[in-house]
Amino acid sequence: MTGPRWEPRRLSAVAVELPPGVTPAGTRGRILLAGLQLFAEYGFHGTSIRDLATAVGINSATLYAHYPAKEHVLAELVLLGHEELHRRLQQALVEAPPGPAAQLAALVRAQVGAHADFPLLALVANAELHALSPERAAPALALREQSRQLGLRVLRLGADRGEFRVADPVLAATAIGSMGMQVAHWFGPDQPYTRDQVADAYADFALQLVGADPVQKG
Amino acid sequence: MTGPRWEPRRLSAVAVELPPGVTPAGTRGRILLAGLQLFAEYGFHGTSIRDLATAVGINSATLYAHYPAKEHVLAELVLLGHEELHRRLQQALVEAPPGPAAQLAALVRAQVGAHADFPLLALVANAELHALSPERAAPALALREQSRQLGLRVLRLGADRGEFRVADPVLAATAIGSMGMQVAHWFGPDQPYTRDQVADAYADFALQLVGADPVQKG
DNA sequence: AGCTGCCAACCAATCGATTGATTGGTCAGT
DNA sequence: ACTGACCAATCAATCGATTGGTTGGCAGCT
Repeated sequence: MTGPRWEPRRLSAVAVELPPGVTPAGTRGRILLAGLQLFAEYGFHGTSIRDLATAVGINSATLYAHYPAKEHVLAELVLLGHEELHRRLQQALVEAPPGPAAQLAALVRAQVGAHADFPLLALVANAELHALSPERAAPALALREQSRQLGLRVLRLGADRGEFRVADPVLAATAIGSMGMQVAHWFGPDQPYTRDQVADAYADFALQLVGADPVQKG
Repeated sequence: MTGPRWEPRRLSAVAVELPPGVTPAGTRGRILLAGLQLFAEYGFHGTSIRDLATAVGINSATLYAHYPAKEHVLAELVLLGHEELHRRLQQALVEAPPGPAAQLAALVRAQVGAHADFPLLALVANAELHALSPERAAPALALREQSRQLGLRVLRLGADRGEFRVADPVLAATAIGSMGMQVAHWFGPDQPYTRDQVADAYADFALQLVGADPVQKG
């Protein structure tokens, strides 16, 4: 499509930005940011290379001087999103106080924080991954599985120690992960919550869900 | 695209079906079912009318004898999905034992059940709604808001009565709704859970999340 | 200063293929 | 003869991608 079909309604109020230090320099970075916005709003197949080029302010041919194909722009965004989340989860585990409860709270805060800080990136990484060919989706899927295992290990540890009262850690991990994932779909500066308020609330939800005693916030 | 880009990986093991009594008779119904499968796997913009016609086994021109445009096929699916969920939520509330805890459990069981019984429909209704024009998305969005209010009222009632220990019912309703919504993305016959096991587990999760005492299953 | 070589960035024009949609018409069942 | 279902052929428009070529700035040398 040449122009936007209609006014953005999916994520209009959210800033178009990537995590610090990962935006490529020059035009390549601007293409990535424009792709972030358009893919989030209209989807990968709903965005043409002319839409993308127009948003960047360049000719569509110039795109191919920076990316070999439209799909590679999406692939980079999807990978960046999964890398950012996994990095934050790992760091949260490292910095967390010992014990499954504190670790679970730290993981949930990190996940919610990542999706609240960069909702566009989280949305594209999750909702548009299916548009990638299997070989280009594989790295992100591998990262996603690793992130899932981080949460699952903490839940199993808590269950084994008797600190969590949860019958099925796999289902609990899925449910908790689902809560945080959806944050990217609704959180924004127009909401009456700060990112920390949502992160703390969701961490409490997760602890309650697994039947743990509340822990102090860090 | 003329043929499938790659083997289905999003929802390959899930049956392509609609709730009883809502499938139109004849070719119109077959178009709807084919759209359900293709839109779920490849997205609305990732599915051409030729893909759709080929899956039905008819010529692409014949589609226009049944639907005025490709978008109307999606619009009907999206509306069907939201109607089915809302209908089940209402019925669950009617049939539930009195009291906020039992009502919350019933709502969650109904939501999870709907998304587990018809994951393709739930996926299309939620993930492809953004591809609809505002006027055709409006009915589904209105239904979604009504469904949200059903859950919110129960949470507020439980909080007011002191049966739920939840600081922010709005955030809690969002979190609980997010859990169930995501079920459509992973549940299938290949999972080691029945739909009732997941529904019951998620109902318990929701009750734990709001700090309620467990209730007997219905 | 002036010249040369270089390179990232850029674009007009265009490719063949595919898009959503339309026409005029066929065909089986009643 | 009428009707609903269907299709071959085709439309203008747009798709992702490619070509050949231009631009402006900067480093190194004279």
